[in-house]
Amino acid sequence: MGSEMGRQRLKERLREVRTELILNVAEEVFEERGYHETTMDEIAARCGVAKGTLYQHFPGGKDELITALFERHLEQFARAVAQAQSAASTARGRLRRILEYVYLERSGLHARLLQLLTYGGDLRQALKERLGPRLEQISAAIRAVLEQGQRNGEFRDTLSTDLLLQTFMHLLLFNKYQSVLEREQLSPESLVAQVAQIFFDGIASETSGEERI
Amino acid sequence: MGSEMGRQRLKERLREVRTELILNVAEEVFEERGYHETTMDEIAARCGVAKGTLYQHFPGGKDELITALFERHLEQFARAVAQAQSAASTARGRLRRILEYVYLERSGLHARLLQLLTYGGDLRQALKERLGPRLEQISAAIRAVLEQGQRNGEFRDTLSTDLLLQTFMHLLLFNKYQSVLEREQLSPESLVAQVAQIFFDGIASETSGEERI
Amino acid sequence: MGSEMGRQRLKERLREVRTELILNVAEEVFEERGYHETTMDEIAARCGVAKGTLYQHFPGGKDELITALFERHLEQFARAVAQAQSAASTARGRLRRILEYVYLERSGLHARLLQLLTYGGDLRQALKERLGPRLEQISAAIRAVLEQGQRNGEFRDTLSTDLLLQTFMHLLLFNKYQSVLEREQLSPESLVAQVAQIFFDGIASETSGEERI
Amino acid sequence: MGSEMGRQRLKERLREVRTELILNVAEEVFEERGYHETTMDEIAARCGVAKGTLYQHFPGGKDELITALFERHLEQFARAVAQAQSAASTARGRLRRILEYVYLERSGLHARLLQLLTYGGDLRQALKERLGPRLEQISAAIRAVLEQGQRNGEFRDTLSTDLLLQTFMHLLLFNKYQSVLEREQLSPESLVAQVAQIFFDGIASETSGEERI
DNA sequence: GATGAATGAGACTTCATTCAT
DNA sequence: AATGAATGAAGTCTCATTCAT
Repeated sequence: MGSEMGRQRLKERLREVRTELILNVAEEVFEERGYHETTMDEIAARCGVAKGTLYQHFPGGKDELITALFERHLEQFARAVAQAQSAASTARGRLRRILEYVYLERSGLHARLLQLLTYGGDLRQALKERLGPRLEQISAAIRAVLEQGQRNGEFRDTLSTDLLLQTFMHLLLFNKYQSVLEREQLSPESLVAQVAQIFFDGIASETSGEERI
Repeated sequence: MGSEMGRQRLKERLREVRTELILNVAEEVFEERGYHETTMDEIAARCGVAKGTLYQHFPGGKDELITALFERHLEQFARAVAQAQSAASTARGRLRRILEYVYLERSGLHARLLQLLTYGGDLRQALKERLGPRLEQISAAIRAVLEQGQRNGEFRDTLSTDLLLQTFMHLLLFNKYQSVLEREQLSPESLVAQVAQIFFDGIASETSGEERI
Repeated sequence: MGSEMGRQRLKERLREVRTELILNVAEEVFEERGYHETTMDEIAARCGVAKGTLYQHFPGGKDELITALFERHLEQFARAVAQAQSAASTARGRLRRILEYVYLERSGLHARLLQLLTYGGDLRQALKERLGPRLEQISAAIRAVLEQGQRNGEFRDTLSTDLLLQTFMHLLLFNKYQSVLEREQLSPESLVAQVAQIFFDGIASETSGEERI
Repeated sequence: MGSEMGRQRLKERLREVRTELILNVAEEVFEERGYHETTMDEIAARCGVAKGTLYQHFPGGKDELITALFERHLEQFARAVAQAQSAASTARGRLRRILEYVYLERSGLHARLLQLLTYGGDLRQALKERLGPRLEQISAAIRAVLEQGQRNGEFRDTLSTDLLLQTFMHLLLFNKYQSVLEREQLSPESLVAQVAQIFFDGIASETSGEERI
């Protein structure tokens, strides 16, 4: 009796694990190859399961797979944003936490994934519809931080908040920075520090800034 | 006599025009759909020519087409960089000219095209080999401007020049700013002005900056 | 328990049968039309399967298909040569067995297939690389028979052994003899007898020739 | 006036020369590549004329080109057969002349060309219809020589004349003998001598064989 | 008559998805 | 639920032939 339910449980658990596995492998392959160059065959092979299995876990196929990936990713990011809120009190501090999360914890992953959006078919539309609202929420949270910063004098209030938001979001996609990391001897920590400094303070020297007046 | 040569000329000219047409249409479609979603069929249809014609003008097919596109684009950009050099004397002025070129003259085109690089197959490799050297030249020119600025005190010399370079190059890819243009009433001119300000001076308010010291 | 493995077996068996079917149909079509005039579409249609199925069984496509065909054919021929070795003790007897195999058992098939080699592209090169060594082995075996015949006085030793070998191999390609079969009332048996007589009485030494009487 | 006609003549002559040139080049390419791998583009390029010109000289295109080639070739061969008739009085002598023509004068050319027949489409049918009658005539002439030989005791009359004919014709296709030429140090002259010996001593009657001594 | 750009039918191949076992 | 063979739509590219100049 209990073994019946236990077996049931076990099966469910097994299924979840497998779903997770597929998702992880898929993420890996999508990042390596991009959306189009990734084949269901390769995902299945790397998972060590049959192709049909992928469709049992993700009936929507390739598109559902990548959508699920974005969803998962977005939730992680949302958590990071929420944590940043409570971990710092200044707008600058909060933004910095977010930057650190992206650059240190997920490094290139974040960017590569978002760039998959650039594949331009119906999927992009579908993704926007499905993930758009959630992305809006998160954007709104970050936007609120920026606004707060502008109101309390941390940031210039002469700049469009939307522009700030977009600039900040773009910083998160800087996967190209990887090459800087490689070329120079720049630790990820000092990379994020310099990026943050440019964003917050600009590249102009203090003196030059005054001369400009 | 002259008619013979004239006819010859005419044919040559006609061919060039056709090549140009194909290139323009291809650029349009690639931008709209991205590399993979673009089919030779669609390019041909929009050109109003047969599929085979595309291969007469670009025997290498899709790959040669996009490579030619990048090449053309890169040369235009190179010219803009050269003009910026002579049009301004300060590093800041020069960079600003380049920004203006990308934002005002070619708007989103530039970015979309460069993003095609993200399609992740062998082509990316081929493109790098073919266009890499030229891109290096242009990068070097911009890097020189940044270095000059750091030496003459316009820019902080505590920041890695490579990082500055990459950050600047990334600004050029900000096709997402288009959405800002749409949402707010922001003229392209004021957009580039604000972007430049963020890059040069950061988002921190003056006072906040001083407080930080 | 057993059913699990049984099902597995069944599937495997089914696949092998299908592979065999494709191979057989392909041989038929290649013989009828030659390499270039044969389309994957036709093979698929005659097999009653979808085009894609062909590629599942022969991922290398048309080339792999024909290579497999040659390979299979070569192995059959190799077996016939080996059997000839043990079935007769004189060189003449052995060669005759080989002739009989080609003329009676496989009739025109053999020749048509080998003639496919004449299609002159990269495939010929690829085939040579892949099948060349095996063909060398078989040739060497036949050559040994000829040499033996020359040494023990069955055949003239004033003739180049290589020339004998090539002449013999060419006899195997005589698909044109089919038309003799059709025009005259000549049974395959008497055809092979006459062909053998032409060949042997040509290469037989005088003494051997007299002994024969 | 005369210049008018002279110019006319010149033009005609020029056209004939060009036709000849195309034919020669086409033969070269067909031999090198085989029928299918040969493109009209390559023929035109090697001729130094435009593709359209080929169609002006051979409106039937590729097929007419290869048909003309066979035709030309067949006429040459017919001449050689006729010459052989008058140059020798014994059947053996006549056949030997023909062999020499093929092996020494045209070497591999002959065979490669005939093998093009193996390409198996509608063309083969068309070729047969167009060239068949002529080929029949030539075959008949050679057949007559063989029959004569059989009647006058030079050749065994127990063998089917048709079979002799086909065997002889096949000797003419021995392009593979080229490899013997290469591997061993065998002059073309001694090659044809040995081939003839294999053929004749096989078909020669005992008495004829003895007379030969 | 020569030219060569344009044409478009047709070949090969890939791969997401389905479905019988 | 897992499997993997089968499917077939869709895409890229080739090349014989046509035709306006």
